[in-house]
Formats: sequence, structure tokens, C-alpha cells
Amino acid sequence: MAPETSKASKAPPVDKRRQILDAAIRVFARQGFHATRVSDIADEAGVAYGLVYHYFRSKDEVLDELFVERWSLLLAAIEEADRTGETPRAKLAAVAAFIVDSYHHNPELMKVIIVEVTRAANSFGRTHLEQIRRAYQSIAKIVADGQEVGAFRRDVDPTFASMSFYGAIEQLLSGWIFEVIPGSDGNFAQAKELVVTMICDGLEPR
Amino acid sequence: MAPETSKASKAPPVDKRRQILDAAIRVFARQGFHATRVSDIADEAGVAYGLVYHYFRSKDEVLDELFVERWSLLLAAIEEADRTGETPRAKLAAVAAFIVDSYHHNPELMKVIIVEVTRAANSFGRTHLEQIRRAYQSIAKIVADGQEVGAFRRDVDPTFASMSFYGAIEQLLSGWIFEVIPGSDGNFAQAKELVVTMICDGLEPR
DNA sequence: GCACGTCGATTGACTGGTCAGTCAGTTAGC
DNA sequence: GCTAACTGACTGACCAGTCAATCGACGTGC
Repeated sequence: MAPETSKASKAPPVDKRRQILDAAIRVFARQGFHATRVSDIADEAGVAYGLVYHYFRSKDEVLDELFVERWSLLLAAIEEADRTGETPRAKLAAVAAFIVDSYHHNPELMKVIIVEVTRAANSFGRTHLEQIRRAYQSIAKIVADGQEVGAFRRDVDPTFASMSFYGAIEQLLSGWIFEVIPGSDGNFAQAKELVVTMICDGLEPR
Repeated sequence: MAPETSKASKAPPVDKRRQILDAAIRVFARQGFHATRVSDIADEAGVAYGLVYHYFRSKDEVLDELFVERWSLLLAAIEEADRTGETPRAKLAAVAAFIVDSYHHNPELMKVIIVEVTRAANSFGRTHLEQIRRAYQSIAKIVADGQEVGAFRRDVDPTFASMSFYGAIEQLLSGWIFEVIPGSDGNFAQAKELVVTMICDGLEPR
């Protein structure tokens, strides 16, 4: 079962590469990408400076890796949600749930991805703009399909709705990240619902 | 009328300080804060390197100044909107309009503020977190008052609604900034309405 | 069983380039 | 001739990335 134990001729007992990535998450989250030195990552990982460059071409590539790893899961989750035969509203709920759960499960990683990549589409995110755009488009597709079947009003541009939806969620995470709003566990479950309620039902009473 | 001409014993004929700030907006917008050297700002302003340090204590202070200048206008606009006796929905519309207009009027400045401060609340925005929070709270107050008078549903936390609302708008601007969605003039007018429609009426047909 | 060779993993001192910020001056208005 | 505006060469710190050296697991031949 454990791939390490059987005929481990290649993999070292501890995966130093993983160790470096995990350390990077913590340090990036704590200090921000620009303020962390490669030596900080190495120290946090309990590893020599040079080893970081054995596994990664540059400091940027470490962040790259963290982003791609996680974002591909998000893309998969959105498309998975779309493939279920659920109502459009349920699909959106699934997407919201995935993102909120991601934060719940690993807030530091999500902080890094949102602060250093998604919202830094200038400097860094530029490289990943295509991936980010893909997420917006997949959500927009869910909205468009919802309009098709009459579940959503047709006078709102799907791309537009998609941006608002994603923006609302990301802002929520930002609120937790920067402690603008409290992030207790009760809030997580509640948050998933409320985002969907807000976007689908709106603020005004029905 | 012009404060420069009359008994101008202090202000130079051209306000070099302003010139530096305006140049900084352009350069920050183009290259991002971290990637711009102080010499880039000086060059863009057509001014000697040292003069930047005559007017500002540090590179950070230049960005600081740009943020505070603009954000105080936003805070004023939100509170102004709140003071009008309009419906809660109209108040939110006024806030959305102000932000969208700000972008329309000076996209580069808004790009800098959103990308380098608001969304970088880690490194840089930390200093301004209090100001940013104040904006959220003022919007939340509008929502809370709306609930009071029965214009908004009461089962949504006002802070929460405020974050969603602001997040939706900011994501929209980000879409324009990073050219994820086209930013033609028609869109600006339409965008103001749609954000409010989305948040107040929701995606589902009424 | 042992000596030796190979090769990836690992180490950390060092270098080269980059810039923020300083400062000793020069200019110009009054 | 005083003061504030203005200049730009210089410096000190910082740090990403390099590299030569060491370690250690494993195979191979004897």
C-alpha cells in the first residue's frame, strides 16, 4: 500500500520536495511572497538552501507549483459540479462549497493563492491568467445553462454573473484571511449557503 | 481662484509633488509596485531621483499617499450616499456608481489601489486595513438600515452582504483591469445597474 | 564479503547585480 | 544672502541563484 516501503529504490524516506512546498505555504502565508527569502523556505523546511534549487528552478517556480496544484483541483471541481444533473443553483452551491472547504481545510494555502496569485494578476498571476479565466468561464457556463432552462433570469450577462459570484466568495475568504470578519467554524457552513442565497435570491425579500 | 497664481510665495509654478504622484500612478499601474524602481518614477515624472525623497520619505509613502487620497473620497461617497434619504437600494446603487465611475475616470489609479493595496492587504494594505474595514462597515450599515425598514431580508448578516457586494464590484473592476472581460463604455453604465440588480434581486427570476 | 565506481541527493559559502535611500552639492526665488 | 527646490553620483544592504564539494545508497566484479 505505502509506495515508500515496498521496493523503495527511488523515493527517499521523506519527500523533501513536498517538505519544501509545505514549508513555502507556511512562509508565504506568514510573510507574503515578496518578503520571504529562499533561505526562509529552506529553514522552515529544515533543509539546506541549495536543495530548494535542486527541486525548483526558482523561487517563482515554487509558488507556481503551489498554485497549479490547487487550481487544477478547483477547475476539476467546477466541471464536476457542472456534470451532475443538479439544478443550476445546486451547481453553484457545490462550487461555493468547494472553495469554502478548501479554505477551511488549508487556510494558509488558500491565502497564498488568493493574495499572491489570483489577486496579483499583475506581477505574478499574469502567467496564470489563462487558468484563472478558465474558472470564470466554467462558472459562466453554469449560469448560461441555468438561463437556458429558465432557472436564471436572462437579462444578466453570464460572464458578469460569474464574476460577481466568484468575487463575492473571494471577498469572503479575504475577510477571513485579514480578520475583517470572524472565521469560526459555524460561519463556514453558513457562509456556503449565504453566498448562494445572496447571488440567487438577492437581498430584497421575495 | 487658482491658488497657484495670486500670492504664490510657496507653491512652485508646476507642482512637482503632484507630478511625481501622477507619474507613480502610471508606473505602478504598468509594472506593479514591487517591480518599479524609484528611478522609474523620477524618470516618468521628468524629475531628478532625489526629488522624490524631497517630497516623500520612502517609495512606500508614495503609494500610501495615492491610496489615502482616493480611499477617503470613497469613504466620503459612501457616507454621503447613506445620508441621502433614498431607498437602501438606491444607496447601494450610488456606492456602486461611485466606484465604477472612479474606474472609468482613472483606471490606472484604481488598478494600483485595488491590486497593490486593497488586494494586497498582506504586505502593504496591512497599514490601511482600518480604512478598508471602515468602508465595509459603512456599506454594512446601509444594509442593516435596509433590513430595519424591511427593504432587505433579515436572514443575511449585513457584514456578509457588504462583503459580497463590495467583492462583486471589485471583481468586476479586476475583470476589466486584467482584460478578462471587455471594458467598453457601454459596459460601465450597464455594470452599475447589473451589480445592484444581482445583489438586490438575485439571479433567479422573480 | 569487500573494494570500488556511479549518480542522485544534499550541503552552504560565495558572487554578482540590483536598488532604496543618502548627501554634498547647485540653482533660483525673494 | 537666505532658504527651499532640485540634482544625481554614490553606498551599503540585501538576496536570488551558482557551484564545488560531500554524502550515501546501490550495483558490480572479484
